[in-house]
This record gives sequence, C-alpha cells and structure tokens, in this order.
Amino acid sequence: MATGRTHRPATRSRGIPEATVARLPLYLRALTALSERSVPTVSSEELAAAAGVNSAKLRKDFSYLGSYGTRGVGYDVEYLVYQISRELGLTQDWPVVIVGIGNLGAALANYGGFASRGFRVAALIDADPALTGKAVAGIPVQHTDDLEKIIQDNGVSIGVIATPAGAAQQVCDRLVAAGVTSILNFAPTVLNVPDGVDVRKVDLSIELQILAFHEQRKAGEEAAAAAGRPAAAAAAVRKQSADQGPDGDVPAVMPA
Amino acid sequence: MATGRTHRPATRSRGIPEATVARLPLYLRALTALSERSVPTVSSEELAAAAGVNSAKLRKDFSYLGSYGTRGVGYDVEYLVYQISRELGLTQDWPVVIVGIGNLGAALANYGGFASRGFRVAALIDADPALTGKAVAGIPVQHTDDLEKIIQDNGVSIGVIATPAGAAQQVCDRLVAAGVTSILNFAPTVLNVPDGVDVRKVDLSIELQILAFHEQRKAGEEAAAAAGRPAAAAAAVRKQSADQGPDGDVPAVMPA
DNA sequence: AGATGTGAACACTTTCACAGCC
DNA sequence: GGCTGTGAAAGTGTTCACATCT
Repeated sequence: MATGRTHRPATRSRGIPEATVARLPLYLRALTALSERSVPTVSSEELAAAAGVNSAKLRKDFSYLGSYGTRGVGYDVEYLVYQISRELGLTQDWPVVIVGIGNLGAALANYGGFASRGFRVAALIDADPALTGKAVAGIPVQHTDDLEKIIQDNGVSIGVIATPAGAAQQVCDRLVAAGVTSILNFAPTVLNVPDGVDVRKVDLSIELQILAFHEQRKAGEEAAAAAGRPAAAAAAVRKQSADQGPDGDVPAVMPA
Repeated sequence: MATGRTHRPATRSRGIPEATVARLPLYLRALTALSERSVPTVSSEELAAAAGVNSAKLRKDFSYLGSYGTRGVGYDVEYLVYQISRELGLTQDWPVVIVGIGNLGAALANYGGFASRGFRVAALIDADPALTGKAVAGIPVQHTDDLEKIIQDNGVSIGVIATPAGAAQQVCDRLVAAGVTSILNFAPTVLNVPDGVDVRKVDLSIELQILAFHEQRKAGEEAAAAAGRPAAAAAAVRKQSADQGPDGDVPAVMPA
C-alpha cells in the first residue's frame, strides 16, 4: 500500500480541484487578451466563450478562488488576472531548464508563452558536445556534465525533458537528485520519480491515437447511418474543456 | 421500450469511457515494448507498473474491451497489442498533414512515434514561400495555397496545427472546409469548429503553469511544516494517470 | 433587471474487494 | 493458488437552477 494516510484531509479553503487548476491558465489567457484590449469587465458568459468552456463551470471554478465578481455586473479583468496569476504562482519567477535541444527543445526554447508568464529559461542542456556553446533562442547550450551545477546555481525547481526516450529516465534521475521537484516530460516514456516530485507528460503520439479512435468511430457511425440505422448514440457528446486531462489531458499528471 | 430509447442509449458493448480511451495508447506502448522483448504474457500488475497506472484501473479498462485475459495467468501480449490497436483504429493507415513548419512543426515531422503507429505524414504545409520545396524529415514542404488540394488528394482527415496563434483559426477553418474532421492543435488559441469536428489541444505553457501551481504549494507546505504545523493535506495525493485530461488534461478535448 | 455564487442533482471515474475461472 | 473480471462503494467533476446581491 502506498499512501498510508487515512481519509482525505478536506482542507476546505485551499482545496482547489485539480480540474479547476487545469483550467485557470485558460481563463488567464483569455483575460490577458481582454486586458490588452483594455476591456474593464467581463461576464461569466463572455469569458467562458473566450476560454471555450461553459459559464456554469467557470463560475464554479472561480468560486473556489473566492468571490471576485460583482453580481449584476461581472468580473473586473485586471483584478482577476492578478488573482489567478497569484493562485497559479506566476507572480514569482520560475527558472526552468530544458534538457535535450533537438527540434523540440529548440521549439520550446523559442516559445514565447514561457517568458510571457513567470517562466524564464535559465539554461539549455544537451549531451551532444557539438552543440555546447552554440546559442539557441539567444541562450547558450551547456553540456550535460554540468547539469547539477546549473540546477543549483540557478535555483531551478522545474525541468523540461525533451530528450529521446532512452535518455529520459537517466536525465530525470539527475534532475531530481540535483533538486528539481517538477518535471514536464516530452519523451514517450513513463518516468519513475520519488514521492514529492510532480511529473506532467505531453505525448504527441498519444493525442493522435485518441483522435484516431474518435475518427474511426465517426466513420463507423456514418456507414451505419447510411445503411439506415438510427445511429442512436452516434454523436455521443464529446467533451469540451481543458484538461485532456488534468492528468488530463490530454497530457497526464503522474504520481508524486 | 424495446430498443433502448430511454436514457442514454447505453450501447453497451461500444461504450468505452473517454478516460479509458486516453489510457489505451499507454498500455499499447508498454505492450509493444514487451512484445519486442518477446515476452509472451503479462499480469495486470506487471503491465500496470509499466504503464504507470494501478492494476485495478487497468483491469477495469480492459473489461470495457472484452475479456481478453486468462484467469490465473494474465494477458497474451501479442493478442492484446492487436485488440487495442484495432480498438484505437491503428490497424488502418491515417494520413496526416502538419501545418506550420517552424521548430515545432519540424520536430513533429521528425517524430518517430507517428510513423510507428498507423500515422503517415502525408504532407507538410507552410505559408512561407522560402520554405516551399525544402525537405524536412525527407518530406517536401508545400505552400498553404495548395492546402485544399493536398487534403483532398491524400484523403486526409486528421490535421496538426503548429502555426503561430494568429494563424491557427484561419488554418483550422480551411482544414475543416477541405474535409478534415480531427485536429491536433499546438497553437495557444481556442479553436472554433463546427459540430462533428474533434479538437485536441496541446499547450506547453499551460502544462508549466499547472506545475508551477503545485510547486508553489509544495514551497508553502514546506514552510508551514518547518514552522511546526502538521501540514495535514500537504502531500495531498497527486494524480496518476494519463489524461491530464482527456480534456484534461493536460490537453483537452473540445466540443464537436 | 441582471449576473454572480452555490447547494443539490447528476454523471463520470477510480478504487475496493471478492466471486469466478484457470 | 493465482489472477482476471466486475458489481458496489467512494470520490471527483459537471450541470442545473435559483437564492442572493448590486
């Protein structure tokens, strides 16, 4: 047996559901766009549409954060941006290292979405000596040998793994040993980590396979319909939302 | 009353839960690895460990597919590989187009995980004329002008969008108009699609933000613990699994 | 009037625990 | 004996619908 803890501590006030946490970044993005257009307030209906969820869900989500809206009016955009940023921990600076500077690593290094939030790419690391010293996205690539020192010198607690599958677990172990406690894994492998370390996984091939499943089903239903069958559950409601899994989604959250 | 008219058509045999579908690719990957090592059978316990889930969940998942195991023995690896592949629709060939050949698009084009399953990159498409004709991963890049023709000539039903956010909706509209019914979106935007079209979203920045949330919480709990508080819900069980949301996760499934 | 915030109903997912078969 | 397959229980997430407040 693993977690010997009894029930579930409840924790009321701080207990923001995982599904809600997974949607906060979506709301934040929509709100940031409104903020840039200098929109002062939004209703749950409008914001929900912009974020691609339904308004009841959005209101419920916000209710876990507190009562930040005004009845009859809506939400103050700037205020909400601040509250959500704070809740997500984006008001502080998160130095991040990216390990594995292939096409994907380079794409991540260049990705603007990182810097625009509290994330700062503190270092790029690769095992290929030929890359060492070369700059990608204006940041010099450093060699894997120095991984531990880089982590410690920069106080890095979040690591991104974009190496081939074969190297991922080894890199992961070193990151964890050096003090990293959150890992975003792009390698198609299950990572084993000790308790207290979070892993989130992004897997391109898995997403495509899920699409293929639904695609196949559509084709089947089409054929059935054409053949005169009522196609009862045919368009069986497909999900909206944003997790694809809290573990979701689409990406998945792995154990701690 | 005869033919299940009442509630939810039930569809018994075909009703595979979304959460289960999201995990099938994980099982498939673990099984493929076993198959390559010529392992003939596995128990739910072993396979679950390899896939990073717990065994009860795995057995439940498989129970939706049918009774493919042998009590007292386990599952036949080859047979399961076949059954899951078939269920996911991977026994057929899925031509895919990738639109937006920047670093990310190139990374996707080079990604081995596609070809290894039923996916075939039928074409790479980019709006930059300077790229047209250049080969990436051995596949020539074609110009956006020819998008519709490419889709139709190749019978493409799955499209991958790796363009900047600003271009994503427009590309999406053209893909859908040309006949694409499943889209994997890497651009940080909410895509609007008509009924019957599936969108899955992979968002790098969202995943990092979710990690930051947990990371912040850990830091807080640490401080609290150091200050002598029991830190009750501290290690509040973190999720395992694979969706990160079906929607989830992770990535998310959008409406149809 | 108009929109938020939320209890309660509903739906989906996970886990338990054991009957059933090899 | 060992391991699968599955009802039933528990837990999580979503939706409804309306009381509540501006």
